[in-house]
Amino acid sequence: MTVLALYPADPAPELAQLLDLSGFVWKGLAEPNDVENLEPDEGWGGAILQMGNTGDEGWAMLRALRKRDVPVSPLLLLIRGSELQELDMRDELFDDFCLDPFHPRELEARVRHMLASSNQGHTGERIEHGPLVLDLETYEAVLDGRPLDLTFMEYELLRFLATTPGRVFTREILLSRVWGYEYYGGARTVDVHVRRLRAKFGEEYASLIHTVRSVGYRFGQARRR
Amino acid sequence: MTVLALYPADPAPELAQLLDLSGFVWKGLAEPNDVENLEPDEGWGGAILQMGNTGDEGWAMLRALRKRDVPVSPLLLLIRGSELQELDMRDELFDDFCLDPFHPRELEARVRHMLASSNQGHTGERIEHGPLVLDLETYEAVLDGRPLDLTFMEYELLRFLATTPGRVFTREILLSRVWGYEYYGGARTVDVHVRRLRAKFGEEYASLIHTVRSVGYRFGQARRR
DNA sequence: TCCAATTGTGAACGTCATGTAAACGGAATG
DNA sequence: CATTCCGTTTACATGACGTTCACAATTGGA
Repeated sequence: MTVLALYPADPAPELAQLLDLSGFVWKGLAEPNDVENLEPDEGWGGAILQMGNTGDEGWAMLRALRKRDVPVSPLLLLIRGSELQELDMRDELFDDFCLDPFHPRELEARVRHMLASSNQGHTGERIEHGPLVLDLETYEAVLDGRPLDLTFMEYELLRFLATTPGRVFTREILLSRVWGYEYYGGARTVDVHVRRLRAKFGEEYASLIHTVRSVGYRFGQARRR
Repeated sequence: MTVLALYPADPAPELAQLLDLSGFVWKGLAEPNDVENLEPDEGWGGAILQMGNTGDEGWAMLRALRKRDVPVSPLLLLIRGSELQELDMRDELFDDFCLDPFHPRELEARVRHMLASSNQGHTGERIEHGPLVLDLETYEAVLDGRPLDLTFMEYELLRFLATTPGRVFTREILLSRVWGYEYYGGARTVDVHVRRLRAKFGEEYASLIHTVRSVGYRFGQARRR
């Protein structure tokens, strides 16, 4: 579970309410010393600091969060328009900011985007379907959070299947589309690759690729008509 | 020289004026196709997109900027409060946003902060990634505090790879981008240079450049999640 | 229930991609 | 002209991976 750290410890009611309504879990931090005592293993998903009226303690808090062995990140600042110039030259201390008083929709969008981006900024295309994520840039396959170590052909076959979930492909189609039009190998090759994919999926997810007897294979659930 | 890309090609006067006054150099992009024709070597420091009244073309432009071999980054969106919900689930398409109409001070702060933060990735005069530091001005490479004595091609190859960590590049792409479009040498050249880089990295860091079998090479760890 | 068709499974085999070392050759330097 | 440096090419070893095959298991229809 990821928890947001909030400063001051007793945040403005409209901030607390907004986070609660949006489903975020948070915990207040009273002073910089509290940062040292944070459980390192606790899943700190980031922090939001309302800088108004906090004087230098706000900046001290920022630095404390950043200099931990396991830094708390990302950090979002709520800051008044009149304090904007204080951000200058302090870029490394925060990831995003929002003018205070804030529009609830904007702040919520910022928190969501900040958290989403901190899971390693992805730039490229990906195929995502249920528990499976294929990163087309890095050739990475992740199933239910667990990285799959796929070979080239396994990856290509899975990518083709997962591009059109629910659709059944014959072995001949798969051979021509995944292996290449000129390919002239035996159709059982497909079976073996499907088998190895299922093995790497593990028992729980082996059924992600489904056999349609006398026809071929499909990824994911059958399409309802 | 880093140049900001602006969309639409004829930005709002107050936006253009703000950037000019703040000393930013910018150039307008009329349509997504323009992105393809951008000089790959030109130092694109990022882009600002004013999404109002652009319909889907704005999003198409975003995607075009992001899916380049060398993506234009970072990206900032100017967006109306009523369009905020469109940001949802598109986190990978932008780095920051600012409500439109904007406060000049806020927008300037956002642009500065965005560019400063992205420098930690690349863009500026140095590329820093994990234990590796490349100084683009002095052509110095430092790994874990230890200076690397790289040849010209080794440096160029490493720079290209490290500019987009995590992404896999085929040998053909590397030959065309690092060696030049017209180059027509054997692909094994890449292998040898990678091998020498790994040797100079030392055993501990040899895996900084990772082989993706049947595809190519990538710098740094694969992105997870 | 039986049979034939179809698919799953494990192992063996051969090919190909990559790692590695060394040689080659041009360019720069003295 | 000799020497050094460096990018490229070549040659070879090795191991990973794709393919094939034999056989077991399963399915669905008669």
